[in-house]
Amino acid sequence: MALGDAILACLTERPMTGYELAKTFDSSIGFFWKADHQQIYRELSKLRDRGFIQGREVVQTGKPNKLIYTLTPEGRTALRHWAARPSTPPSIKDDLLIRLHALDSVDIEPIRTDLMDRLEHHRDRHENYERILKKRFPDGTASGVLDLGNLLLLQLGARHERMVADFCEEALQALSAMSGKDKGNGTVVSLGDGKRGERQS
Amino acid sequence: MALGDAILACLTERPMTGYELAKTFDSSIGFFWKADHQQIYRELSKLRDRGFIQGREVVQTGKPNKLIYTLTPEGRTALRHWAARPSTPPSIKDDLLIRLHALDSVDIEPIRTDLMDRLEHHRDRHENYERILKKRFPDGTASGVLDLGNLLLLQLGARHERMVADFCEEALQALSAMSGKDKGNGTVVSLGDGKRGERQS
DNA sequence: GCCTCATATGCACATTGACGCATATGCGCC
DNA sequence: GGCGCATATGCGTCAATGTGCATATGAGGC
Repeated sequence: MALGDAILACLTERPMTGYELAKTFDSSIGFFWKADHQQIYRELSKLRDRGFIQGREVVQTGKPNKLIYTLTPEGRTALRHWAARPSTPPSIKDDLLIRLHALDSVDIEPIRTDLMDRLEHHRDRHENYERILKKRFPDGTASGVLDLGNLLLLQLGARHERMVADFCEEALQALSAMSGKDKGNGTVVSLGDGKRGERQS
Repeated sequence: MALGDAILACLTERPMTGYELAKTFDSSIGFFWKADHQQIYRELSKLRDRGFIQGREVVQTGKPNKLIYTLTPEGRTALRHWAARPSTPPSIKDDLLIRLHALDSVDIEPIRTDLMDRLEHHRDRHENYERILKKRFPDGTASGVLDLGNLLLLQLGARHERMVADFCEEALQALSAMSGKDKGNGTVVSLGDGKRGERQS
């Protein structure tokens, strides 16, 4: 239950409501781990049932009552035990890569536009990381252990996005060079190798 | 159903049995997309039901009969239509990052050994990619569209692994420097900030 | 003789994730 | 007055994924 542990990790910073957690998973931690509010509320119920977190209800008028969740000592222990276990190296699981793997059986034009969209997307994220880095760590060093973790996180994110952006750029160049070599025209072509008879619809 | 499309992409190369696909997902494509044989057999049944692939049974003695799957024209069309849709940028989802995010609430020693294991793991994979690249693309260029896709795939994989390996190395250095600054000794310490009373078990 | 490995396929169950929908209300905009 | 937005929580369903177990047998090692 990695999402559960991610929530516990977030709650080490400060107590939060499900709503705040959902916002957190839409920015900072969410750059690495996506989760919508439904998933978070479901996970919070489970964590509460297991005694890892405690909800304190805050009565509000006009809005539904808040439930501010705090880590219990059991929750802290659970997080520490989880963190002591070796991590599992994830696989990349980017479906763009599947498209590239079957590059000769698909249309290149959509791939090209996809690569351009992705280039923009990863560049935006890269700039975002760099901006936060400059703001939070102007001299590039961390003062404490908590800061160190976040600095490392941001650095990894920045590097990752830059690498993927560079990749998209080079892939686009290679694709242009290749289609120029193969076909010599700019029309939308099915890059089949001629052995099969179907055309794109 | 991204796994289904990954299988279709694999079958564009050549017809395969579920067993062979499982082995493929344990090497080439499997570097990017993990799937065990149960997942693959289940997905194959679905693809067959939808008419995207066709199974030809090969009777064997001593072993269970083979089912060699071939892409149907419908399957090719489905793959091409899927590939024409924009890809969804995945999030990193590495639980090592969650550990780093809560670095001040967990024990650093396990994190350190984890980072060392991961460093070795990513270095191995990087070497593996570089080896395949040298063997398949000695001059660093692709001859056709199919080759281009695989070249790009391998290049991305190599870069990714090198980046993560470098990150692990630098994280280890930063962690050493930090623990030296904070504590001045080399014993196993809980990096709590002193506000909480619990120690590691 | 027994154990493990390679070949080859598959079911059942549990967890995780994605997506839509529901509820309740104050605030500002047009 | 109606519309969307922010706040705040949650149910229900289905697809995707992960884990364990089951079957069948020849080949080779201890």
